[in-house]
Amino acid sequence: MTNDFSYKDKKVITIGIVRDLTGLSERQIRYYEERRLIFPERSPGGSRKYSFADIELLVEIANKIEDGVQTHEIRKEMLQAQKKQNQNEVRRKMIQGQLNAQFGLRKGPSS
Amino acid sequence: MTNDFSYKDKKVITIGIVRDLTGLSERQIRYYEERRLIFPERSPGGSRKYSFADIELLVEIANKIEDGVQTHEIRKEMLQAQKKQNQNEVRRKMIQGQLNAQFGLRKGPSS
DNA sequence: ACAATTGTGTAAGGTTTCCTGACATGGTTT
DNA sequence: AAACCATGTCAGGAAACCTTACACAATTGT
Repeated sequence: MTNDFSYKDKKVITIGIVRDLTGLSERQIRYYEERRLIFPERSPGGSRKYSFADIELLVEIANKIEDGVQTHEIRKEMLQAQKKQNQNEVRRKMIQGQLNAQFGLRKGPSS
Repeated sequence: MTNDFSYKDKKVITIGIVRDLTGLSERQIRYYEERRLIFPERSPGGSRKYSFADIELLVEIANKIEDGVQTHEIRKEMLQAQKKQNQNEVRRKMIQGQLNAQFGLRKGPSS
């Protein structure tokens, strides 16, 4: 209802392509996963699958690492950022809920 | 200059994922390529790489085939559609050219 | 100062995924 | 009837991916 979740977030890209697109080594990509900075999905057979969003994230990560930031630190930053993101999400939903309560669409008996 | 060519057109998806996303068999997907309905890129090693746009196209193709249209016919349709598309493109560029000639931005000596 | 951790390379051995080519087949066209 | 269409399937081989392990310089923590 809230989300259009388009191409950008679909996990459909294999690690080789990610390597080519980011310039990182597969080793690095897997290591950042081990440090829980990215979370690819897996194919039934076990192959990693990334999204374009993941790729963008990887580039950001790589930049920070180049600036001497440790994975540990990066992870903290990311959790921080996500927390704020969630807070906004919650506020939005609360407001939406209130609006619905006041003027809300009733659930029609059928489509 | 005209094109933002985003995620949708980047050829980054392997045939297995395309199979899963479309429900077509790999055999079918390769066959439609043989009939020149789709044009994946290749990895250095020879693996096919598709875009989301390709996937959408494949679904359309599959629908037509289900309606009994032959690949040959589908190809004609596609060429037709593309021709019109190109005509529009040309017109657009012509008009743009005229505008530039009249009021045009001159090429500044530097950025 | 020394121990522990970080980030990355590399190699081995194994599994999954993809490739081409070929044969088979039931429906359509011509 | 001969040719073509669309698809399945099988074989053999290559590419891509996986995990585990060892190495090592550089940095961080005690």
